[in-house]
Amino acid sequence: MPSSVIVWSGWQPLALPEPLSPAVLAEIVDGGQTFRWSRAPDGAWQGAWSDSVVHLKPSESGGLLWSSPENLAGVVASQLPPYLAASVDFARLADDLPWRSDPHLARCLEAFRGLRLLRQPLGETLLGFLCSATKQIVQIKQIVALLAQRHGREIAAGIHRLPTWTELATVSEEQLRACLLGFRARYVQQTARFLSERPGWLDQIEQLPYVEAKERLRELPGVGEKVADCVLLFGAGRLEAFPVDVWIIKAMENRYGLEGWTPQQIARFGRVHFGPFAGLAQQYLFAWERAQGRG
DNA sequence: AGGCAGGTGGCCA
DNA sequence: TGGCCACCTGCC
Repeated sequence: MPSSVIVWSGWQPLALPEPLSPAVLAEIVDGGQTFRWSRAPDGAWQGAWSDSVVHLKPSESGGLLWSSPENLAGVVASQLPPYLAASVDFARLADDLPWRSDPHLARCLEAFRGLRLLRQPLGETLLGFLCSATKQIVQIKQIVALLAQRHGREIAAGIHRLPTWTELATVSEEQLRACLLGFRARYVQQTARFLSERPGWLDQIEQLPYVEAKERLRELPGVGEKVADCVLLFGAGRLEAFPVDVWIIKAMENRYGLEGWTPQQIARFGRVHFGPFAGLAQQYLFAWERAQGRG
């Protein structure tokens, strides 16, 4: 039983292969890869995944400092590095992207140097992106916050984890709609029923090659091309996944002259042009385009 | 105040 | 295969 007040551990360092600016950290945790991060009162980022809750802030040296509720410190110490894919040298992967012959990509890499792709739990990633259809990031965050608060187990005082798919299978469509899901409620409920009847089905996906993994994911109601690619990119470390959303369509029209191309054509262009780490390029293009959109 | 929003699925030619 | 449209409803 969690106590009524959270006692936070002292700040602890976490090393990454390359330094990170505050703005790029913000882009990583609040740029649409994940929907469970927000600012804590002291300005640090507070995030949650699985049974972990953490505060995160940049250190003077360009590394990261983290703190967690005392009772979760052990879990977080072991789960934070894989969540941040801390062993992956994204700078080296970015250097393999075709920036030498692609001036727009080159300026994206420079503007968001240090950008990383998270390695989130697959099931939670799926849930987040099932909620995302024609929603803005702020609204998706509200939805998952409600799902956690109302239907997920408490892991620290007042902080709940997301419900598992088995738990979601017991939640009525009406309750889901009450979490602001709208027509997405049916996707969540049908997917929950599907998965709860097939233990291990989702975990198997992580072992499959990209194309097959994507095919399998698309069997789930509410999972199309875009959501499947997001789940594989942000929840399974498949860097060849190239999600095509409205921002990427804009980027391809404005920066690459691909006007009138269908999402499928753009996806193929992306994988051919950017290569095996196309998903990393996508995240840079996405960050750039959003920054322009905000003015 | 009202249009619009990180898509998907189902229908039609 | 390709294009169109309904689907919910809380924000800016």
